[in-house]
Amino acid sequence: MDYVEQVLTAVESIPPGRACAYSDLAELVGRGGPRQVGQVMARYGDAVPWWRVVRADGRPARGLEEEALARLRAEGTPLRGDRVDLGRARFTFLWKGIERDSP
DNA sequence: GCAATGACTGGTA
DNA sequence: TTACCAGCCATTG
Repeated sequence: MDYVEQVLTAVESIPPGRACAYSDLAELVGRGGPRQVGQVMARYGDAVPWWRVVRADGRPARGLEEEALARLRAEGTPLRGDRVDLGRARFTFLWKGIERDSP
């Protein structure tokens, strides 16, 4: 399974009204770091709910803040001003449907 | 094969 | 609260 595919699958599994940080996804796929996740999103993000992926401080991706905020509001994601309230919105990946490279 | 590039992070000021 | 900085690592040229 490609790194890209892992990241995209992870993003797709974030439920509406929730969000998570790049670092969370990076840890989940168990490979690379937040920046690698960002690279994947920059290339293939348009195929997944990218607005549910935000920075660790709760701010959406660079240059897409307005777009992301609008979508997040529409989904009822907990926001605190112009940032996602990760304290409440953070999605804890308890999933069992995703394969990891090495447990 | 090496150097540059990021939709980033966490610490410190 | 924001600003700056060193570290990060798969992908790209």
